[in-house]
Amino acid sequence: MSRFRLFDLNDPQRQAVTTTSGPLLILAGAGTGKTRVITFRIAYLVAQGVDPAKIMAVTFTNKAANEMRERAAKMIEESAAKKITISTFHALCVRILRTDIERLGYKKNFTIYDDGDQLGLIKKIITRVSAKDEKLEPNVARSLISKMKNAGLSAAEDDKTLMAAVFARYQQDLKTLNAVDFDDLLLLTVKLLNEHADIRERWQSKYEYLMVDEFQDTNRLQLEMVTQLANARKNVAVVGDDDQSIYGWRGAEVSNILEFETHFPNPTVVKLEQNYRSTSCILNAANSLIKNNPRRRGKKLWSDGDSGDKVKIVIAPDDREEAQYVTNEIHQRHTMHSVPFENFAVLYRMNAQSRLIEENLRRMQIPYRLIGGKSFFDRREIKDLLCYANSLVNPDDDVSLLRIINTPARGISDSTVERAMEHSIHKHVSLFKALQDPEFTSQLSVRASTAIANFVTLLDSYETKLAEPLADASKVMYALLEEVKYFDDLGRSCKTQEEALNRETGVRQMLEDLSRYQERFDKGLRGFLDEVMLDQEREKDKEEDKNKGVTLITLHAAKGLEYPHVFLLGLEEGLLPHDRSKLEGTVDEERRLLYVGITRAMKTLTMSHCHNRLKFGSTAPCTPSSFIKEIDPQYIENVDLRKLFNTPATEEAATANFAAMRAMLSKL
DNA sequence: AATCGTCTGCTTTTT
DNA sequence: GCAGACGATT
Repeated sequence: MSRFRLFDLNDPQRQAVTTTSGPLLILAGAGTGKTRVITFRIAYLVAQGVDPAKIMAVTFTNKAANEMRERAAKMIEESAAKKITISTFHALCVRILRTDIERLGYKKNFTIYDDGDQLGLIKKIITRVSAKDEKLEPNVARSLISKMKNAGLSAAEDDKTLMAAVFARYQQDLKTLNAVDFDDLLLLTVKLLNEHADIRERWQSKYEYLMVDEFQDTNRLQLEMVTQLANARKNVAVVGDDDQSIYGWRGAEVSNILEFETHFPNPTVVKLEQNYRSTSCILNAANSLIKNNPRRRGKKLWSDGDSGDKVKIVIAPDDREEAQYVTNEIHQRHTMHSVPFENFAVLYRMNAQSRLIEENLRRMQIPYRLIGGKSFFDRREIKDLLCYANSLVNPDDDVSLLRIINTPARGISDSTVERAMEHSIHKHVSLFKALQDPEFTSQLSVRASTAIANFVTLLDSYETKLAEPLADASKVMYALLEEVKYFDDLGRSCKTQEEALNRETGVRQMLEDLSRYQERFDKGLRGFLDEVMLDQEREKDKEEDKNKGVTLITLHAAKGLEYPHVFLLGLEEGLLPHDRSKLEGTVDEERRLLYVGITRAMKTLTMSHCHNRLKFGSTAPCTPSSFIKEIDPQYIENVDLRKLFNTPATEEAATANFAAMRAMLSKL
């Protein structure tokens, strides 16, 4: 009945699959069949007679969760597959909090704030609490708040800095807004499980076997959550690779995997080192680089396949030529060896680096897909729609309400809103309640107060419609947008007809998604909003599938992916490793980032660096990345584009050379 | 309320 | 060198 065979696995893989009791650390190198092991392990547990409802697998991304679900479903009975919990950390937290958050004094209909909402709130708080001469960058404050939350710290009462005041105020405001940010999802869940033994025991007894993917990316709170969820039997299997830990700046703690033993004593440790992805030249290059990192478990990838071509390291005169070379190379290999465009990927440290490549690809009419950049969900009209929805579901959410209170313009002026905010603060009620308070509205002009009354009635009536037993949320939302003439307003505020149409389709798409969501699940608008906040990838993915071609992607985003032919740009001191990493003492992480990049390549890998690069508008000389000389030269083939064309030094190049020399001398 | 001009300040972004 | 934010202008 089981559709899997243990002898399809190599020895370490098999050991990882069949070790089911006690803590288990699976060190899974790049391309060593990690997902395969996880899905086999799930299937094995079920085949051993474990109740599938007692199995939980946690991942970081929805993509990973979906993939795992699909692959597991192929190996076991459908009915069993459905009972397994496969979820992201954050989605799991939402599930726990939607049931029990009241114990922490929040309401169950809390709103989830994304980074944008968070930043908006922080900005407001800064202007409110700071004195005239005080300055605080909202973005700095946000990342500091996030770091503190992840470290498990709350605002110290004796700390009189502006930052501490903002932090304290922020957390307090979130609570009155009945909102939580992404960090809170983890923080509050951990708090809940810590402080309430009955809830903790309930969740502990629900699951007997835990699995955590990408364990090197877990932060302090996530580790704590895993510890809490693991019951006395400690059947916790974690999978990860310390060498691919590249999210330290977001709070990930490599120590979670490096010191796994201190958190879960006497684990079984399995190393997966046989790589099924890359040629051995590529693997050896990667190995020689990563062994320069001090704190690591130690692992050496090997392959019994071809050694393949040497890794090319190309030096280009400048970034224009670098881009030119890469696109030419892609074009040539495509036409001469009929390599499909989707077999190529261009990897880089910073999003800005994609521009030149894009220009070249467009000029040569090569299709490409750019991964990352601005999110669909940051688009104005999508935000508006979501805020309308949020306001209906959680009227206490002032941030959402503020966004739509006068969008489209309905005669509620900034000053009126300002006064309403003051009133709400003074009275300790939400903005929406303030708008309904006769004590407030009576001080307003007739015009302003009727505008407000109309707005309140509007929201109230749609809230009622939504609450009807058979309500179709997407129809209700659509009717609301129609009533406020949202699309007309959109048309007016757009420069071109095309832009307006584009934005309108965005909204309609979202509403269609909502309608489909309702058909599939029976969870209503609230559930849909959760899903949207926690899975902002979906829309983009769909669009990406449409236009296949060369992939342009940052090193970070490339983790977990693979491509037959990889180009890795900008191996220059200052870019990779990035200047800031030296300041912050995180060069090791930059090395891992390059390691991740190298191990994405299956057949060929070309890395490049420039002699000069356009930086902040002006050309600056570049020195090759110090990582280059760490790679064992026997796996490298050097290509110097300057020598290749044997171009006599132009005056421009000579000047640049001179500049480079001067720059080097000044450093001495 | 919208638009224009000036200033600033530059990674990475699973949820 | 350019985007995004903010303030002054109509």
